[in-house]
Amino acid sequence: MTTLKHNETQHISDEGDCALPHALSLMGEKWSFMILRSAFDDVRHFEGFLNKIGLARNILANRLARLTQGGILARTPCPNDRRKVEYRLTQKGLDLLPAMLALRQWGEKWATGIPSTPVLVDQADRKPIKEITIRSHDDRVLKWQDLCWVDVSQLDIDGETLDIVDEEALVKNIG
Amino acid sequence: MTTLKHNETQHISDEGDCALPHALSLMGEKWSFMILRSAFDDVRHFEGFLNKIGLARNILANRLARLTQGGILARTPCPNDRRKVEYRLTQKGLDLLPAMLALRQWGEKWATGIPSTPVLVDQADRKPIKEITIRSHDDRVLKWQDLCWVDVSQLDIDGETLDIVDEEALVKNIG
DNA sequence: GTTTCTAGTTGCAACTTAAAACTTAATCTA
DNA sequence: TAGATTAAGTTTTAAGTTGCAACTAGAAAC
Repeated sequence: MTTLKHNETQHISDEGDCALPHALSLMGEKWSFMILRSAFDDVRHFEGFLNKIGLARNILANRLARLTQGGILARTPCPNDRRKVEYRLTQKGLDLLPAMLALRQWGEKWATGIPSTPVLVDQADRKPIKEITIRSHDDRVLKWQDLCWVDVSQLDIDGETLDIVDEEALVKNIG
Repeated sequence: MTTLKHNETQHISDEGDCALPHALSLMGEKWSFMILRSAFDDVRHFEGFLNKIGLARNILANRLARLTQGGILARTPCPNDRRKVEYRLTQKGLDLLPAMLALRQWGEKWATGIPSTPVLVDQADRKPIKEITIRSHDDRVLKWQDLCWVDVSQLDIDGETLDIVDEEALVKNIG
């Protein structure tokens, strides 16, 4: 079932305490996001992905196996036609939607300039979703210049400002 | 300056009207997001990236060149020490922050389980940012089950519901 | 003026990808 | 029910990419 053995090239690995490398070990591979997008577009079968994305069969087989192993897709043989196999997004996979949309919106803004079609709309009122943004605890939209990195151990718990001796030092050498 | 010529392998390309392939042609490469993260962490020099990320020199040189060409980083020789070169995030690069954070948060939730350190906080009140979410036009948090795809041409403009003959057909075969 | 430092480049072996042909099992079709 | 077809892979092989280690070139330090 697994066509190629997994990557013997250098891994993006768990250096420091950042979850990004971990996320990228699955989603940072070429085609992973494209497969994900198709899955969100209700593509479920091998040939469907193949036609939609246009990658080599062996690579697709390998990626589907990895995404399945990684818990992003669930693989089930179809009960009514035993030749077919269904790949469906798990909750873990569904939870990648904000990341995928943020990336797509970025592409729209900076690369194509053209609004992508189709767009995601709120089922309730059929109005398009907003741009994905970073929000403060009280829901203000924050930009990079409004933010700074702080070590977890130095976090201001539930609103009380801690007496930190060298607060400046905390914003350096982030992980 | 460009160590390897760009990708002769199959490109993730502009199939349909979706900006995701375009975004991935730059950011879908191995290490791109790791380099971006380091840049957000104020790493600016070649050796800095090398130490922080732990990838091969030639690959780093190639990626920095591609990210520079792609307008995500700006490359400037240092005026005070002409041996050094500074790589800084452009606005285009800074705009990838939501995507990067969404990915990192997903990794935290599903892969490591451990909150990453350091965290981004609002400079104003030093409270951590919220989870990145999808928002409706009126700022409600939306999940996948609240959403559907609609073709751009069929969009309900400024609140009036259009008389669409076959509305069902629109949610199929999304791009 | 020699050493060191920074940002690369080069060469090569190991690995991955892409394309096309092949396989295996299940289902139509006549 | 034999033969064609479909779905989901696997195999083969060439071409492209990566990783490592050693090398280079220009600027600064000593």
